[in-house]
Amino acid sequence: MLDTTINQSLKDNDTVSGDRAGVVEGNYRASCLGCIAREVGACAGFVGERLSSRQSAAGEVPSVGQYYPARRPIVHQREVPDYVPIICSGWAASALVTHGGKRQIVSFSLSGDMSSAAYVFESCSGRSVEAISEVYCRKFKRKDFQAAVQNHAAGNPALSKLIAKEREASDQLHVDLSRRSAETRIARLILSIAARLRSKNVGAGEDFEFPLRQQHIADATGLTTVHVCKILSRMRAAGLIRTGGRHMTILDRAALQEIADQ
Amino acid sequence: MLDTTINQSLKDNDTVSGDRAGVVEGNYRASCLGCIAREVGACAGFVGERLSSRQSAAGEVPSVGQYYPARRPIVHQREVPDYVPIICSGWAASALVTHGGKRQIVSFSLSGDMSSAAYVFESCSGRSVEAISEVYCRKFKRKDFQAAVQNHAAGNPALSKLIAKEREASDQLHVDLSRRSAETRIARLILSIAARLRSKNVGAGEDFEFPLRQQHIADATGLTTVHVCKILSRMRAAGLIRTGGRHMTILDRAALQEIADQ
DNA sequence: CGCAGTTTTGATTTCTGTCAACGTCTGTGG
DNA sequence: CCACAGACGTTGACAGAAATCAAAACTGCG
Repeated sequence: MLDTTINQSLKDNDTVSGDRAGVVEGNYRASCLGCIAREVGACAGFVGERLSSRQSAAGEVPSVGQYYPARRPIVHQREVPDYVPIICSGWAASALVTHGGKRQIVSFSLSGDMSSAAYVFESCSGRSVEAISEVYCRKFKRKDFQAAVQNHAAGNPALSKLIAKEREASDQLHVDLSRRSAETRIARLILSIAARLRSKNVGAGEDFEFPLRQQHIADATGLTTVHVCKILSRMRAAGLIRTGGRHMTILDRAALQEIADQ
Repeated sequence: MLDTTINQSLKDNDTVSGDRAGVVEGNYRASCLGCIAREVGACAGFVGERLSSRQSAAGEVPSVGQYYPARRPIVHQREVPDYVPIICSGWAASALVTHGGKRQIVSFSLSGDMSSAAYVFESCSGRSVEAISEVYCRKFKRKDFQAAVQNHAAGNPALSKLIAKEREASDQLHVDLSRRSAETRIARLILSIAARLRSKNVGAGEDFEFPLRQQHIADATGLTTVHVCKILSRMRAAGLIRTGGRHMTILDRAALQEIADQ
């Protein structure tokens, strides 16, 4: 699956069926700047499905929007994209694949997220973006996106903040992977996702959507699925969390925080 | 030592003695763009000591240059810098410090390197930069640096390439820390430093300056000094490398590469 | 010389990975 | 509605890598 060629994956995507068009092209008005601003929590912006409507305000930037079913690649790791992908709805993962077929998830993208600010600057490959749940993703041509950032007063500051925020997250991941225990890494992952969801859906409480498979958690924390399972079991047994039906409930936030702070 | 206040560290730095001025201020002509271009190997540029001379070509950008003795902090992790630091000579390390006092080195900066492109965009703290050997570092005000990038035709492309390159390195570090063995991580570190030195000093061969302590290697690879020592001993015993006197010699590059590719 | 920072080495423990088997869920097609 | 297949989750036994602990040797330096 990971070795599917780009052409194959695009072909697959074209065959998406159902009441939604597989591919949506054209000069839709879409607020990419709203997206960036949303990303950094700077303003309410236009999130998710709305991006495909004609109600956006900031600019008119041509883009291609498309639905991707769960587990489908959005950007292939051998692709050299000349566009900036923005996740408008659903969950996606940015990952690296090693020589030996091992995978490292670098970040999860929730609705409104750009998978990496680096896409704005340079064609950079080697990283894949993959749908976790069903995803609606818009792809903006890099040149168009850069121009839109330049033409909008809030563009550059928002992008700068996004870069800083991404660096912060990347730094924390380094520390997690090198110096923290399996239990701590998983606790931190859960809490960081909960925090991001809360800042997006105004008021997601202790119970939230959680479409990640244990394989995703393992790939993000640098552990094996078996070990992830054992630790989640332990956390459940200790009454810290409840999982099931693609949902997660934080039952004892204080205790989870305690583990995460180590 | 890590908890030294910023003021204390600046005071310490002021007392540097010897035939070199501790602090060099003023509107020296310095090619920060040359630095960026140098960073990405795009052009020969102006490196190291030359930056403090008046021979630079590209622009005149005010900056503060200063010598830092080995093991002295250059940017404190609690500092929120409004400048862009460029290492003009010597070796420095960018590191994060955890709650529990553990350290993760994110990158080594060699002469001509900016410790992180993120400094150009936003005041981002939490990361410290520390001298390994004696370092001469120039600090450019962020606004000045940004203006210089904008005003120079090669500025933005060079900065974009730098960002992409940095992302690539950061991604590789993630994979290293999560999925590769201790031996592989160390082999990769040695080879990557050798490659960078070679691309800088035209023609640094298999023998090069290597001022890192085992503690630095441990902090960069996420291992303990004890384990680093054991693996280096094993590599020496296997005839792969020779170390001593702050130098490293690669004796069997093919075998080292073999280990690094795993 | 003595001291502090490094490097080295061995014994032991802890964490996490590997292997293997089995149970459960989910979607698909008849 | 049922049967089925494949993906996913769970559990236990065991192995291996790296951490921890402890002590000694080495280095450079005032």
